[in-house]
Amino acid sequence: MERYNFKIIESKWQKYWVDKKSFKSKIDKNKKKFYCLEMFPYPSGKIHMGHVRNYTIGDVLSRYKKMQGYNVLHPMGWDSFGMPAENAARLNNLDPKEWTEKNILVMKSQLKQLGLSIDWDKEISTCSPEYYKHQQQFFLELYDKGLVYRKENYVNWDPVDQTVLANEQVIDGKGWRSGATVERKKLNQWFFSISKFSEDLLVGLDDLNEWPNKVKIMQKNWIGKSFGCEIDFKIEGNLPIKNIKCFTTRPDTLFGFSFLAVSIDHPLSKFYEKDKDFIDFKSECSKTGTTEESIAQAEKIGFKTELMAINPLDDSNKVPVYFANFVLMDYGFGAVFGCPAHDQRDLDFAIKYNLKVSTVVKPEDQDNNFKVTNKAYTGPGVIFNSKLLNGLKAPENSIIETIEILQEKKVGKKKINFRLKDWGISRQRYWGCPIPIAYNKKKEIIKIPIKNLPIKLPEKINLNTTGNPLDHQEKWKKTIINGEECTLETDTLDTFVDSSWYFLRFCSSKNESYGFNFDEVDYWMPVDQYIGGVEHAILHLLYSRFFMQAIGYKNSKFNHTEPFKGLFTQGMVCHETYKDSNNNWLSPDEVFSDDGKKFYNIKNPKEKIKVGAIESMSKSKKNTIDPEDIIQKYGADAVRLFILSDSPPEKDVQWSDQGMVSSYKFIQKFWILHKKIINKLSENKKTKQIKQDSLNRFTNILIDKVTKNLEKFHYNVIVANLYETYNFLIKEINKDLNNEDLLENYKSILKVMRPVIPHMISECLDELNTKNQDSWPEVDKEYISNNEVNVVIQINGKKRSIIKIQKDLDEKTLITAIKKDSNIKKILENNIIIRSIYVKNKLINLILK
RNA sequence: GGGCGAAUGGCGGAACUGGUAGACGCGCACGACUCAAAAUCGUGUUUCGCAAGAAGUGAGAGUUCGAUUCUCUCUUCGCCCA
Repeated sequence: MERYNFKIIESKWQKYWVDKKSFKSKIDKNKKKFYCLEMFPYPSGKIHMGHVRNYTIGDVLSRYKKMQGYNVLHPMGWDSFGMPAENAARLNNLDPKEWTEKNILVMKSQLKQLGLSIDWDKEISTCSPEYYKHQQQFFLELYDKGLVYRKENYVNWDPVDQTVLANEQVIDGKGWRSGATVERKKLNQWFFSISKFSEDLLVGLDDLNEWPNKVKIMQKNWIGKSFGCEIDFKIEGNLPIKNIKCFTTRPDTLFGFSFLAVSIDHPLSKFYEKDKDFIDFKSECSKTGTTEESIAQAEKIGFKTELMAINPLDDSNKVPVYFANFVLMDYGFGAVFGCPAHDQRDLDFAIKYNLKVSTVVKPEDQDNNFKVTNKAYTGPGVIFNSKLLNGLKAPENSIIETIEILQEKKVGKKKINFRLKDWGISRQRYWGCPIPIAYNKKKEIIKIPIKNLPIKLPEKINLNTTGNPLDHQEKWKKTIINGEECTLETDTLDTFVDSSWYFLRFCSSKNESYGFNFDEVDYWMPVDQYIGGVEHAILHLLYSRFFMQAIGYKNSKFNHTEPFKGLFTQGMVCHETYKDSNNNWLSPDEVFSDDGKKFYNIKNPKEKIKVGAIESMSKSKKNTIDPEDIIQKYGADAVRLFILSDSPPEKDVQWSDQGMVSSYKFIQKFWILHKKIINKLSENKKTKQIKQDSLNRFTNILIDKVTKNLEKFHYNVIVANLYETYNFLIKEINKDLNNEDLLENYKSILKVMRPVIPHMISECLDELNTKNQDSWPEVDKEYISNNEVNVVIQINGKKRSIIKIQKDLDEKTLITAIKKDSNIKKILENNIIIRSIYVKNKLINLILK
């Protein structure tokens, strides 16, 4: 019998799908649409197993939905701006554009080998001017709507490389490349007013019921809505400053305050600009990074002023005012009051500067002698030592009542605060979308007219400069707008901007006049199923949600608010790690093993290899498997089958060579089975034919199971269902079967298998002259329910026997029948049944005395 | 420190809404084919026990006729935030 040649069959069908334009998507208002989108890749060079997993999951879903009759949009593109291109280009003296375009070609051909049902006519690349010119227009629209502004802000500054670092490039407070201690530096930067939409972005989460709860919670925490109050403190001292406003979530602990701390950027600081000690203090603070984490970990330090703050509810209660490194200017008002007894950070500060610690909340079961010493008490309790606030229950009513008191005395008011800060979009890099802004000689901001877009990046420039290479492009920077000589902005946009609207572009990717066509967006949006890694759970998804809000803001033509109706976050692909005796990482093909336990170096078979933890595949640990090699060796269907088989898609999966081989064997085995069935169908014509209910039953149960598992993303279980199918059929075909029965059932079985292994199944269906492969089989309920059922017999809750009975048998008749069962008879002999619980067609539990 | 989640054979994992725990795959063992090996096919495979049977889903309690599933406490691990 001929072996299954995946190379021939797979390329045949891939060509067929291209020739027939099988995956081309077009608006059809008579059909229900389904927009399936996987996170588009960064063109780093080659696809990796994570891509294979991501795109296989999406492809199975797209193909299934298409077979169900949906009009499916399943596009692909390239997130092609970003630092790796710039770094690679600088290292090898290349042009980022050429490097990127070459990678795209390679990766596109690799993706095509997987047999993905992608409409390649919709392909986009964010680094192409055809894409980013629309992005520049969006920037200007947002600017006109007041959603873009420029302000001075702190950045992570690498003093050696003279460059701005992203937070993830700061490792343990040091620059990732130079190793220099990162400093905080103020730069003029562009911002999107995402915080204006804090409430909408928070409330919108409630309607996203097809999102993982985990992701919604992460976004909720990130937005960080807190309910509290602003308090106005009177200030005593010899400076012309009379009040400082603070934000707090715990106004009820006001009587426990022992200092007032303000940010070094607080307006108060202008009175200390010439104070040498203050300047020293400030430079000490600037050594801490800008992330919340680094600030939280840094030692709490303060600078004492001669000012005193007065408790607005008690004039006699005065405390010193400090500048402190842990207070951030962009949270609240850049000022907090310190209550050491009930906040650990404040307590650390108070101990360091020897400040008073007054306890004002005690647990219910404690008396007035309760005292905090070195651990802050943050739990619930009763307010005491607080004059007019005494006796209030904390935190339930103490916070609200304190706010009411403060409001009455006009020294404070209720306030909602958000943790979400505006989105800094300036990057001092070359390989990104240029910001369509220029500055005239008076340094005023001049918008680039729409007709002048795109502002294209200069090509083939010297990247080996300090700071931003665009700063050195004197010729490029010069421009004339409305007859006025101007200089172009040299910052480029954060690449998260590129990916914040690409799903809109896919709806009408060739539209020239605008970023998208409103009719097409109205038809396709929102994305019905978005699939990608959980690492984007916060930023990318939040920014995309913001972008939808921002486009719709003051725009009656655009009525969408949420981009992604359903979200699925897949797990990573992992592999064991290997190290040689010199602690160098080795790749899986540099080691071998006879028993799967002890590993040796291929180059030096006597050298024992240390087997390390199973970690997500990464180039740095060399524990990667190249998808292209695997496809060449086993074929796309086998790879698709394996990548889905071993773990649920939302969890990490471990690469296994044996698992891969068994998937390959399944493909081969199934092909042989297929040929046997074809033979049987032709032989059968001569023999007598009996209708086999077992086959009908199996088929319909299978359709039911696979359909449910597809809807729930239980793709690993679907693979198990396919193996069960093989195990069943290989035995079933030895029976006498009715030809028509066999053919129809087998076709339905094949169709159910098609989304996972489309190449081979398309070939099988084709050999059976199937007219329409794109139809999903319906379940015939008659065959799912059987006339006979197995009922479990339990005695006192323990399984003792199984009995096969007529469906829907009543309890009395069943018990009579049970008494004849040999196993049960013995047990019942000396006992009385005092109770029985009967779950129809499933189980009966007899309780004996 | 806070939040979320997970824990099931030698391994990856399955189990609808509380109702036969271990589907399916890997590995392993034995057998067939073979001079032999690989491949392939067949049988078995939670543990203890010759068996009848008993125990068993991280640990301990609880609810229930019945708990992998629900509740509480604890342990370990993972992720996110700080």
